[in-house]
Amino acid sequence: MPSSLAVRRSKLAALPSAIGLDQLSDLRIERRSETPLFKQIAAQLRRQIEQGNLRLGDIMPGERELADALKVSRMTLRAAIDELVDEGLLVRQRGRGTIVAHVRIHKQAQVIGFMSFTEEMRARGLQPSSRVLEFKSEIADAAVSAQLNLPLGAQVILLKRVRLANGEPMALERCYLPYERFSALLQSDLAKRSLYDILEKEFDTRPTLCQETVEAIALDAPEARDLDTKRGAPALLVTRVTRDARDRLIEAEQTLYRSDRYRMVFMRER
Amino acid sequence: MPSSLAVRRSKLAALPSAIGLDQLSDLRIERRSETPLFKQIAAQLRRQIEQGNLRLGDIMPGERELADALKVSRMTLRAAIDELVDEGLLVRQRGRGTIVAHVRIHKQAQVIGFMSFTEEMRARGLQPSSRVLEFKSEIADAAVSAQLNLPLGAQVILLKRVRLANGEPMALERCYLPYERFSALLQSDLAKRSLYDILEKEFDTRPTLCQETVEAIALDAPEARDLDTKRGAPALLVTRVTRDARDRLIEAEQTLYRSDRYRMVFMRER
DNA sequence: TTATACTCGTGGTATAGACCACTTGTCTAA
DNA sequence: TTAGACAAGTGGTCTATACCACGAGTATAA
Repeated sequence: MPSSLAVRRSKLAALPSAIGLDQLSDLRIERRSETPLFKQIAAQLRRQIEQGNLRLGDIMPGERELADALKVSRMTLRAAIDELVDEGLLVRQRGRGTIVAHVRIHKQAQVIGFMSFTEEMRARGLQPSSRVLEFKSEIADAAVSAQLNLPLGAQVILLKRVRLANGEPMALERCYLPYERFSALLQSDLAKRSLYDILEKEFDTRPTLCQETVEAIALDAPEARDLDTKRGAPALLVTRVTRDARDRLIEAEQTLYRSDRYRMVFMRER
Repeated sequence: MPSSLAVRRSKLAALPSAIGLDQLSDLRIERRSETPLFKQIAAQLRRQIEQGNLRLGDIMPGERELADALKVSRMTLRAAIDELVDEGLLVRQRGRGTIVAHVRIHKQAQVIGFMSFTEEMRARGLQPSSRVLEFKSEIADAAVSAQLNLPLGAQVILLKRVRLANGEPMALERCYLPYERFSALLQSDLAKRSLYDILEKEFDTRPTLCQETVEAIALDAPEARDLDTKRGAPALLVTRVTRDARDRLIEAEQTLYRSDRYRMVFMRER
């Protein structure tokens, strides 16, 4: 529980402890390496936190000082720290210093995960199914090719399905995958099997990270027909770009959820 | 509609179109402003996308060119673009250019963690403000008292506000707090100050954990009026229950976001 | 016609230095 | 003892410059 952590700290650690450079001695960076300096430094600092050399509440050496020690410019060091700040491991405080904010948490403990439609419906005790509307390859438009980081004019597989729960239309999903890597997918029967399942079993890849955007829209006539509801009815539009564990882009997905049957829930902390 | 956009564009725009500087003429930045240059630029570019000057698939002017035009250094311009890339609005492609990957919407939520409206707008370089519609104590209805875990018939403070960004209505917020603990709040002036700020400074409590649900709805007439839009327009309804570090319930909040001005973005992993 | 090499423009990384806003601790004067 | 001024140190922003790796055309050679 993060709550207990916060409480504990307020009692025991009235004073934050500044970390000296000597306590971080084993920072080594490879000038000739292919991986950028700031990535190397970020990785090193991450490791220091994981290994416990840097602990919750510790104040990092100043940016100038640390940059000098590493023999990089302050801007480069800042780029490295930026990464850890984005990850929530460090917190910057102007005039004060940069402070270790979190011990490294396992990914499982991350508050929000994501699931495929199939997984999600099963988790809710509903019977998922699909009606495939389109399943073919086509030339990606500019947006999709940009999202999947494909060259212009590249082919993608389009999978357009109505997703049903207990036989009732719940969502309309358009899913785009790079043709080059997944062309064999076109042989599969997607009416029953989960896409994520096929990707895992037959392509040995698994969506691990995604960026999602959520917005509200009003359905147009064809969309409303597919979802068996009225034109102009509100719906959640979720746009998702997923990557696998090696950070390769897997799919871009746009899903319209009927607002009377679906809502999103998550926990967030700060 | 974003859904049809992708489809529509795939017919129209096989080739991406490079955007000339002249098409972005009204980029104005205030050198003397308090908000950092890169935040201003990010906000301007966001607006260009939202207004349709930059469209899905368009290739942005090169970083050097654009930086020159804005009379800022390339590094500063890059910091601005970084923001939009993080939000998923733009995609960088080395050797090719920076491409508009997502259209339509502008302001959006934080990746992970959560923020008050005030914090969120400031983070985007927008000026947040409020118009208080109601601020009083009342008997909680069943839903609210359940969310706050209060006995039936308990008193709560209701704060109903229109939230504005740069003077434009963005959201309609109803916020409920237990009267017993926060009755002193009724003396405060909430037109300018952030609620979270008051809670932290004067009640020594800080929302740390929240549960959120997100759904799409159509605005009814009074809501539409408050938000200065049309009845039936789609909106995101975000219901949030927050707790402090000691896991005590602080507030229940229902916020309606205009869908043409707001979307949420997050990263999820599993 | 086809393949190859080259060039140019793009974003990616890195540098050294500058000034600002903020916090904290210290020193000084009341 | 206390209140206030001050100095030093921190992160925040910005500049001007440099070189690299990659993509996409173009010119050239086969």
